Formats: sequence, C-alpha cells, structure tokens
Amino acid sequence: MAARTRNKPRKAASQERSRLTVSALVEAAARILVREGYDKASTNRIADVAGVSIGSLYQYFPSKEAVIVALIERHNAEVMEAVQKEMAVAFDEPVARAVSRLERIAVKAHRVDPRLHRVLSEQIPRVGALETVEGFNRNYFVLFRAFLERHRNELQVRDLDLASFVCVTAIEALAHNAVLHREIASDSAVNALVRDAERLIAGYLLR
Amino acid sequence: MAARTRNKPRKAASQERSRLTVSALVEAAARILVREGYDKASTNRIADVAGVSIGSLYQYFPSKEAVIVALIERHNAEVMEAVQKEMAVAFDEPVARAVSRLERIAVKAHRVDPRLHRVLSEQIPRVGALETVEGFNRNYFVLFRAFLERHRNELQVRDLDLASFVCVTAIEALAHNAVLHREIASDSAVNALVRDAERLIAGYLLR
Amino acid sequence: MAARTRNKPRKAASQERSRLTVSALVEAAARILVREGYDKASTNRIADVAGVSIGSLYQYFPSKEAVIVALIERHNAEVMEAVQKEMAVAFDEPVARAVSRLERIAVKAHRVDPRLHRVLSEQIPRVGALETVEGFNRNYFVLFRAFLERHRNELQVRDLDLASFVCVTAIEALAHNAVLHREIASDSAVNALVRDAERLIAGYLLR
Amino acid sequence: MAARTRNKPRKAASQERSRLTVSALVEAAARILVREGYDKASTNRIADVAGVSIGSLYQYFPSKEAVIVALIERHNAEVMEAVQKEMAVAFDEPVARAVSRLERIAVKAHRVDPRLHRVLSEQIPRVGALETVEGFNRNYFVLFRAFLERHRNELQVRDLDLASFVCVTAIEALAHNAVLHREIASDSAVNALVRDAERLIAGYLLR
DNA sequence: GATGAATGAGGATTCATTCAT
DNA sequence: CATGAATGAATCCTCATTCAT
Repeated sequence: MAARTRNKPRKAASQERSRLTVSALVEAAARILVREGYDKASTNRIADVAGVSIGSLYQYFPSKEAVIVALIERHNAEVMEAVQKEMAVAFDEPVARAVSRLERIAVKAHRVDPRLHRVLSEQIPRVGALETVEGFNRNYFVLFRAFLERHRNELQVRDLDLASFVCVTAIEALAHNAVLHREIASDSAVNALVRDAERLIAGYLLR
Repeated sequence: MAARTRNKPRKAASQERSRLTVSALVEAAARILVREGYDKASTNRIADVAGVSIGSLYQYFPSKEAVIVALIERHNAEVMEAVQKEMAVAFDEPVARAVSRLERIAVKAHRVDPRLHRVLSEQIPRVGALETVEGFNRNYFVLFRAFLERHRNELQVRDLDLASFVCVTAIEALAHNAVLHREIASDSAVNALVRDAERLIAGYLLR
Repeated sequence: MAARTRNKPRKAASQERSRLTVSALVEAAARILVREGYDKASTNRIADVAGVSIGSLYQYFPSKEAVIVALIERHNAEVMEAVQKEMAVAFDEPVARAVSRLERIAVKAHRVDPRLHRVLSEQIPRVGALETVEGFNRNYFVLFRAFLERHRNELQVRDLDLASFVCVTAIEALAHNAVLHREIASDSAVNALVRDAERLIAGYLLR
Repeated sequence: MAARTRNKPRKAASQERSRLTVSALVEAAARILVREGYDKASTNRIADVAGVSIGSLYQYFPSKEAVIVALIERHNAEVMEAVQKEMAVAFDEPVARAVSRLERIAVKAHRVDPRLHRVLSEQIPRVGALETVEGFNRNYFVLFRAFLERHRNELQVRDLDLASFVCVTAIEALAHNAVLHREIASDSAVNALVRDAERLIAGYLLR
C-alpha cells in the first residue's frame, strides 16, 4: 500500500509523459501532412519531427494508420468543440434561422484548420480504419433528420430522408468548396454565402 | 512543371498490337483501382493483370502517374460521350426544366462507372492529374454562369458568380453522394432526387 | 552466272546501305557519348539517333559492347591516320628532334576529337573487349624501343625497356593531361609544352 | 550541386555496432570493385557481401555514389597516412634528392592497394567524386610549385607553372603505370625506376 | 533484311515494422 | 520504457536483347 502510494505520483508523471509523447507524435503528423503532404509522412519522419525515437512511436501506436486515425480524431474533436454548442442552439431555432446558422457552423468547422482539412479529405487513402470521416457525416444526417421531424408541419417536403440527404449534402458541399476553392477570407463573403444558403435550403424546405 | 514526372503517354501506339497493349494496361489499372484500391495499383501489378510485361508498360507510359492519367482521361471521355448532347439541350431550356435535366445528367455521369469514379475522385489529388478534373469543373462553372446570364431577368439572384457556385456545387454534390452513398438503383429514386433538386435550385434562382 | 551478275550490283548497293547503317550507328554512339555521357548511351537511344530500328542495330552488332568497340576502333584509326606519316618521319630523325616531334604528334593525336577521347578514356568500363585502349600503347612502346635501339650509342641509358617505358609514359601523359586539363588552345602553348617535353626526354636519354 | 544526389554520409555512426556496419559496407564495396568490377557493384550486392541488409546500407549512405565516395575517401586517407610525413621531408631537401624521394613516395602511394587504385582511377569520373581526386592533384601541383619557387635560382626552367605541370604529371604517370602495367615487385625494380625518374626530372629542372 | 513490340532480369531506393541493447 | 540499428518486401523504373511480323 505504501509502495503503491509512492508509485502513484511516479506513475502519474509517466502517464503525463506518455500523453506528451503521444500528442507530440500526432502534432508532428499534422505538421508533416500539412507542410509536405501524405507521401512524406513516413513513421520515421513523424517520430523524428516529434523528437522521439521510432521505437517510441510503436510503443504508443500499433501502426502508422493508428497515428493518422488519432490525428483525424483529434481534428474531429477540435471541430466538434468549436461547433457543438451552436449546433444545439440551431436545433431549437425556427427552420430558416437554423439553416443559416448551420451553414455558418459548417463554414466554421471547415475553417478550423483548412490546410489540414484539405490534406485529410484529399490525400488520405480511404481504406481500413481511415473511413472514419464518413461516419462523421452520417451522424450529422441523423441529427438533421430529427430536426426536420420536429418541424414537420412547417415543411412542404414529404420524404424526410430524402430532404435530410439533400440539405446535409448541400450545406456541407457549399462549406467545403467555399473554404477550399473560393476566397472566403472576408466576413462579408461568408455572410453572402450564408444568406444564399439559407435561401437555397429554406426555400426548398418551407411551404 | 518541367520538374514533374511526365504525365503524357510516351508514344502513340501506331500498330494494332500496341493499341491493344495500351488499352489492356489502362483497363487493368481500372480493375485494380476498383477492386483493390489505389495502394495496390503498383506498376508491376498493373502490367501483371494486363497480361503484359512491366517493360511494355514503360514503353507506353513514362510513369505510373501517366497510366492513371490515361485512365482518368478515358473515363472522362466516356462520361462526356454519355452526356454531351443533352448538356447542349439543357442550355436552351427554361430554367426549371434545365435544372432538372442537369441533375439528371449529373446522375447519369456519375453512374457511368460509379466505383471507378469514387476511387478516382478520392485519389486524384494524389496524382498530378488534378488539373484535368479541376479544369473540368471550372468549365462547368463557366457554362452555367453563361446560362444564368441569359436568363438573368427571370432570376431573383443578383450575384451570378455566387449563384453559379451555389448551383454547380449543389447539383454535383447531390449526384455524387446519391450515387455513392444512397441506393439510386431504381428509376423512381432518381426521379425523386431530380424532382427535389429542381425544387431546391429553381426555388433559389427564380423569383 | 547471269543471275549472279545481275545480283552483283544489287548486292553491292545493299552492301553500301549496310556500310551506311553501320557508320550511322557508330556515329550516333559517338554523338551520344560526347553530348550526354556513357550512361545515356543505351542501345535503343543509339539506334534512335542513328535513325535506325533497334532490330537493325542487332543485325550488325552482336551486342552493345560491339558498337562501342567499333567506335573505339574508328577513333583509333582516325588518330592513326592523322599521325602515321609523321610518326614514320620521326623515327628517322635525330633523337632530340624526334622527341619533340613525337610530343607534337601526341598532342595532335589527343586533339583529334578531345571530347570523344575524354569520354572514351574516362567513362568506358574497362572490361571484356573494351580493354582495346591498352593495346594501343603497347604498340607505341614497341616502336619506341626500336627507335632507341637504333640510336643506342648516342644514349646514356642502358636499360632500353625501362627507358622506353619512361619516355612513352611521359610523352603520353603530358599530351593527355595538357589536352584534358590545361588550356592548350594556342599554338604558343603547344610550343612551350613541346619545348619542355623535348628538354625533359632528350636530357634524360642523351649523354 | 543541390540537384545532385547527395554524396555525404547520411548520419554519423555513433554506436559501435553501426560503425561496424558502415565499415563492413565500405569494405564490401572495395572487395567487389577489385574482384568483379564496377558494374557488379550494385547496392544489393554490396549489402549482401557486407552481410547486411540493403536497408542498412541506405541508413548510412544516401545513394550508391555515397558508398563509393566513402571508399575513395578511405583509400585516400590510407594513402595519405602512408605518405604524409615523407612528403614534408622531401620539401626540405635539395632538388635531386627531393625528386627521387617524391617518386619513391608516389610508387608507395600507388602500391597501397594497386588493384583498388586501378578501379577507382578508372571509374571515378563516372562518379560525382571526381572533385575529391582532382582536388588532391591540384593540391599536389600547388605544393610542388611552392617547392620550385623555393629553389628557383638553382633551376634552368623559367615558367614554373609549366614546369610543375610537367614534373607532377611525369612523376605521377610513371608511378601509376609502373605499378599497374609493369612488375614492380622487387626493390631493385623500384630502385631502377626511381633512379631514372630522378635523372628525368632533375635533368630537366636543374641547370 | 528491317521493324519495333515485347520481354524480364536487375538496379536503386523507401519505409513500416521489429528487437537487441 | 526509450532508443535506434537492422530488416527486407515492395516499389518504380531501365535497358540489353529477342522475335514475330
């Protein structure tokens, strides 16, 4: 018992170190991905940039894929954190306002780390565990469908599955392309996009 | 540009036999991409599946990328052939009908070889061939903008650039996701999608 | 007999063509060697530059080595032609004058096609049939020894083998290095070199 | 320069084990070069003969050339070690004695590993490492010129640049050819060569 | 004879992963 | 636990040579 107590801080310290190592590795992966692209992100290079030995990388991750997955999850978590509260708000608003908020949220989400987002969405091979990204959108679909359900009697659409698909697809695609292919630096550009998105979606949903 | 590995075919296959070899290689690349994914599409594997020696591959293609580019171009050509005439028709129709035709065309295009399309659209950024496709979309954008210009006084939208972006993005994304993530096997499913797409876009564009 | 007679001109014509093909190939090899170095001189490239199919190359040469050997022999022949007469003259002159003539000849020989000479002496792997270059010098040695024999009683050297080795080595090395590593463009530079070479060798040979 | 494949070792072999690996690789390269020629010295073969995996080779050398460069440098170091002290002595001696010592040194240098020396001197131009050796010779030239400067008033030659070129070329060529093409096994053969070289050079330099 | 399509062994190099220290 | 040396399958690509047309 005394021994345990003595070990605890040491263990805590080492757990702390572990967490540092892990996040250094994930951070290194992000940096390399953004700055040099997927092809340059070898495990050795990741370990190197993280200032850690390759052996340590495999201490904490069973494979290269696992590192990338961790990075994707970290990114998704950051996006979620930036977005979650507002998301909840949207679901209690009237349809038109909710839609415009959702578009604004989507843009914000895609702007959390656009360069990383681009690499993740363009260069990561979609195999094995790396299909994670897809799951994300499925969630969104389910939530949005619930939202439509709640406002069912204001809507002119009948098939809520189809409508959810149409809306989520459009909202996401607009945000995605806007951030990646258009200059959306200024607030006014965002506002214009959001206004039109609202017209697009609300005009479609509402009577 | 000069530094990049060449993407263009190495020599025109003049004799009959060589034309066969070239298309066997491109076909093999398509098969592997679809069935086993981008990472399995090594030059040796491609040659192997094509029933051709690795030397022959490099007789006609200066690099691995060049094979993929050829495949992309073949796919694009097939898509274009399936789509071109109807495209011209759409641009002479009234807005609502044009939009629904364009959505139908987009679905058709994405259905030419959906599994191949998926791999290509996911992996193209890793290849130098991005321009091929980007150019394609930019084209679409320009054409659509001209279409809006012609119908300007029927529209409630002011900023035609933004409107083109919104419409093209939505039309494409709906077709893409519908083909890849939804069952769109039945005609009625297509019809439902097209109907809603028309409502979405036309409601947004027209007064 | 009549048939034979008829065949003769045709055969001669085709022999003529053969000779043209062969020399086109050798010339192409020379050009590539000089302009792009040994590594770029693949058989396919040689045939290409010669304007001949790869099959034809192998019609006339059993291997790549054979092409290079032919080139070396052509080069040696050209050198010999440029040098032979004067060489004979030298062997009838008094020692000092002969030596200075020989140095002048050596420089001339190395200047026949300096860029080709350089590639041949620096880049050609010395294996198999490509050791040809060595044989050339052995010849020179034998001749020079005969020359010394004739002038034996004017000489202070006893060991004529050793003396031949010393002289031939020095004469050749001076010409070689002068042409390759020094500017020997001007006549005066050549004259200075020849003068010193004469002093070097004659001072060593003569009493 | 930046475009060339790197020639420098990849990382300093810090641990004992890695130092062993590196020298095993260099040694293997030497063995293959001597026994089988440059063309057989593929990286796989080198690693194989070294009893090491191909991956280890590339852990320490960024390219095939880098291995050869390391070998050249090792050889040069060995030659230098065998020669350096005596070289300094020569430069303080009277001309005739210095020359004969220099010839003796040159022979010794070329005898350190004659077969390796031959391959290296024949194949080095094909490697980027030319500078290493050119620099070496230029050094020699500069030193020798300084030596002549010091003894200027004993000399009959006026153009010290030319004289240095003549002497260095002759001394080196004699040693080189003697070791490679003649039997210079016995001490007496060496003595005879050195005696004649002294007569050759001293007769040329001194009044 | 000429052609050029086809061959495939072989070469340089990378990189995820293992394991002795 | 950390280190980093070692591994070797796998990849892209070249080129001398053969052979059917």
